[in-house]
Amino acid sequence: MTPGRAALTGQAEDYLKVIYEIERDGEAAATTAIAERLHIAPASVSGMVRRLARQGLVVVERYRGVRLTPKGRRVALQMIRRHRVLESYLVTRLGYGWDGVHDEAERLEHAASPDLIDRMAAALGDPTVDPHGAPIPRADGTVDDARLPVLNDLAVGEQGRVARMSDRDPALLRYLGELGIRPGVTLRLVDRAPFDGPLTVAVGRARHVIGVTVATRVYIRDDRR
Amino acid sequence: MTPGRAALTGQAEDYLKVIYEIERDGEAAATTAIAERLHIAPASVSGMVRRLARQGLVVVERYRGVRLTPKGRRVALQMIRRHRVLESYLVTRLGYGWDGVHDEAERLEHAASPDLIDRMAAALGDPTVDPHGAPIPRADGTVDDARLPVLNDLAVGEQGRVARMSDRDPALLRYLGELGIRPGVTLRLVDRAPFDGPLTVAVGRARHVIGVTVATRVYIRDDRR
DNA sequence: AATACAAGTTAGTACGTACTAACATTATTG
DNA sequence: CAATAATGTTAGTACGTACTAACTTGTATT
Repeated sequence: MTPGRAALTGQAEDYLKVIYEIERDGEAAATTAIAERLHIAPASVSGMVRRLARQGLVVVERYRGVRLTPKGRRVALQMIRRHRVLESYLVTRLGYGWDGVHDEAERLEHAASPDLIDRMAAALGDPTVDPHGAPIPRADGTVDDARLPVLNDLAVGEQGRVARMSDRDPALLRYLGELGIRPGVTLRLVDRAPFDGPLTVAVGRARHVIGVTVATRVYIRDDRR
Repeated sequence: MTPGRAALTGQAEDYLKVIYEIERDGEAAATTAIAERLHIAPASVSGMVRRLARQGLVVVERYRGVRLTPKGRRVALQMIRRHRVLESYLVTRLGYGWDGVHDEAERLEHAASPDLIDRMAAALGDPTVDPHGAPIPRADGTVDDARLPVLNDLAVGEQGRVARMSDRDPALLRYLGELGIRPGVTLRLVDRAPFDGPLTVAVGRARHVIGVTVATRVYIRDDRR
């Protein structure tokens, strides 16, 4: 079934995870893109990517980027599952704030056994999304990971429910939290200033003016049909 | 306060932990002893130990062994705290068996932040011993780690309460569990066969005959005064 | 198409961690 | 005390992972 069981290093796992994330929105993962997300030099990526290819986890097209093999994708999804289950558990069982879990989960995900993750998930009643609204891959490696529109895609007057947001920047999460913007909340786009200007958003009775950068990091459920 | 904050590697943490454990029962930690517990070659220990010395974590006496510095001891105790809190948490909150937690905790202890450990400990009401009866170092680095007599030290006819047992061998723990020997249980040494022969032990109404090896791994509370 | 810039790769280096083989030191014991 | 056994160390190698500097390839612009 899983032929190459030569335990992966934590680093390799991280690479696969970011390659998955980059690949998911479109093209093959570019060296520089990987390097940026991991905060390492592009040259280091070239080397590591070769090792991943040797292990049959990615396919490299020289000078063109890298793609996960099915095997690589399986590992990536497992890491994402671990990450999201951990985040869910830490928030609901150990009092972590949604803006502070990311780093802890990031470290634990390489050490936690699949069994532990399954136990945590079970303890929470097998949640389908994490505290940031991101879908949790199931133990069998399947996910419902639809590409969602972002707040910035709404037309003026349109409304939508917040589906999820990036978990990587605690400051952004704190900011959104202060505005009352979290998964499940309904938003309405009240106004948009010209030339990519700030948006005015209605959150319940409140009105907030937010920048475009923020507005592209909040994903909206696609149920406005 | 802690001057050398250059994050330690997980390996270094493991070394410090086993050095602490070896040193605790007596002499400076010998190279071979360290190598055995970590399942690596003695030559590898020599090298690593030099690095630890460079970081001010141990003091080496060439050809004589190694001792923790106060700084090294602080790290070791923190690792032991992490390990034991994790074990306690996994057993009481996530349904792990006492014979199966060791490895999971062993991996997590390098990834878990002090904050996480403190939260877990708090969630359990700050327990003072782990599921195997081992004392949990406090967050401030203090422990009550008395040297205890083992079952094998009892005289025939004497009795004692089980204080703790080694957590490293799942099979041993399972065996002890089957005999009903766990922390808190009262035992009485009924008989001892000559020439280091097996012991007959009374556990409640039951009688069990156990080998010396096992009898030196079960620690007895020293309250027979 | 020629040039310039961005993106990617290779070469050479470093460090942590492990290994084996060979050598050195300490301890034991005849 | 000398010989041997046990223990410990060094030297040389390997691999993963990162770095910088220099070179190459691909893309965009004039």
